[in-house]
Amino acid sequence: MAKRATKLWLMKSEPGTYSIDDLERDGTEPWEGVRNYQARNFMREMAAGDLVVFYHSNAKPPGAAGVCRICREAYPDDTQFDKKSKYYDAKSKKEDPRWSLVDVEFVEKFEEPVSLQALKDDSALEGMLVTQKGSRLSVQPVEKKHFNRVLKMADAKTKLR
DNA sequence: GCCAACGTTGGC
DNA sequence: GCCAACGTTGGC
Repeated sequence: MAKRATKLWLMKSEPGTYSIDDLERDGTEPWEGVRNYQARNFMREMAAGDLVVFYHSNAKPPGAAGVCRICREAYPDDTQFDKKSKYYDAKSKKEDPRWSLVDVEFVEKFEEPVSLQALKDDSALEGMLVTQKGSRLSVQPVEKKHFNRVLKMADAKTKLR
């Protein structure tokens, strides 16, 4: 079977719900609770080994907090069938689950997060989805040049300390 | 807390 | 299929 090229992504989480520190502690985590079709479809395109910018939304400041890696490709999100879960979806059927998730594993936490403002201010990141106004998509593809640039910005911040 | 920018739902 | 009403995301 031909090997597929590694794809690059960005996934958002509110640190109050699940942060890069939580992932560093846990090692791996099922990325549950995505209830947006576009985001779900991107997760279904993911394969083990894909790298992900872990983004803190609704944070002070919001921005890229680290990197994680897909360690299990998409499978049904059990919380959709759990009536006690806030992610419960009464319209999803067991024989045809509506929502999927992937498992991610910790790779690195940036010494200093790269803020959304810094991402927006960097001309090399022009066109990156997360920097665009009104972009609410919580799972999104990232171009290789943008991904590498974000890592470089995180490294530069570390060296300044 | 506000609100812009969406996405979803449901009546018609 | 249209679209108004409603809900959510997420920056500020």
